[in-house]
Amino acid sequence: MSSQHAHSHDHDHGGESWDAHATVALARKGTRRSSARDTVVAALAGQECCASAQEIHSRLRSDGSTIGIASVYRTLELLHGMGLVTRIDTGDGVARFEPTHPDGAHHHHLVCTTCGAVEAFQDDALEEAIHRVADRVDFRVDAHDVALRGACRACR
Amino acid sequence: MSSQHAHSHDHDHGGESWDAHATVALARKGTRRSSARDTVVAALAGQECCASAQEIHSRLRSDGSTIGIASVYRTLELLHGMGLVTRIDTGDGVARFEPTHPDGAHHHHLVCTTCGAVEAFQDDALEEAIHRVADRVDFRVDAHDVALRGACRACR
DNA sequence: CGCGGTAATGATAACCATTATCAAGTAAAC
DNA sequence: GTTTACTTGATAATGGTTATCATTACCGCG
Repeated sequence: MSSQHAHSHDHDHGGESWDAHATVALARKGTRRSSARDTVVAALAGQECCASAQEIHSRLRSDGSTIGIASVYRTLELLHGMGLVTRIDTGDGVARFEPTHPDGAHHHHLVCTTCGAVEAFQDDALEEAIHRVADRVDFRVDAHDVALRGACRACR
Repeated sequence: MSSQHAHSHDHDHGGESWDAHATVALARKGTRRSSARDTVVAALAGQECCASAQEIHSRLRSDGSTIGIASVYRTLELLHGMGLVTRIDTGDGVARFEPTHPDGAHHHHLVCTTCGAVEAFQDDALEEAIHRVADRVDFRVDAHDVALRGACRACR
């Protein structure tokens, strides 16, 4: 489905890995250590782009974990509340999640309305334009997301 | 809930009204005339910003209509498939809809993550940036949407 | 004008992602 | 080791959306 090349154990985007960043943040928050949470954090760290809770759950189960779906949702909600994961709605009624990189780097998504594939893109001019809008409106903007919908190369 | 000021019967944004535009498009498509569809089209034409299917349904029922919820969903899906309405996902698991204006003018949304309020904004530089991205990627982009999330004036 | 074919309707059941519940398990403090 | 209360996983409940289906109503045709 998604074009994961290698399931790298961590992506070092220059600075510290998200995995370490998240672990530290959780410890600082005072949460108790638990294998379910560790498992979800590891799964997120090893994913190239966004994934749904159910996708994460079934991937973990097929890797031998006995984690329950509720724990996946709980962990994602916790991490999302801490700003460690970004939630993406592609419009198909399923929420998708991906790690928020500590250096602020992020991307947006191209969604194929035919096959449902999701690809990522990154664009500085777009970010710039969004920040200008955020400054201008009477609203405290904490996050933003952009989705471009259409047909991917294969479906076109 | 949302801050609708005036429920104008139609918005003439310079050119023809969306109402007329939609009616013509439906006739051209060869759909049979029906009161349920007319009712939903009228409801959409008279709304300032986006509304959920359930909101539209209960508004119509309280106005005396006997329309069923299924017909609201069906009509919205039909109009969406024809490009006459835009679907917006604010991230709360509820799809919202608003008319797509024939002149191409459109806006994006500010979503308050505290109270759920949705406001609209419009920005030419942002549109420009998005079009440039659309030209650059290996993807046929048909539509786009942007959501800025945070806290509205009241919740801040 | 009435008839027939069939699109459209509205009530309701089914679906499915997500959330809440709760008894059992377990990490950390003492 | 014991206690405390945070976590867990199974499962029930929730709620938006979609599918089903018998009935209704639009519209071309005779």
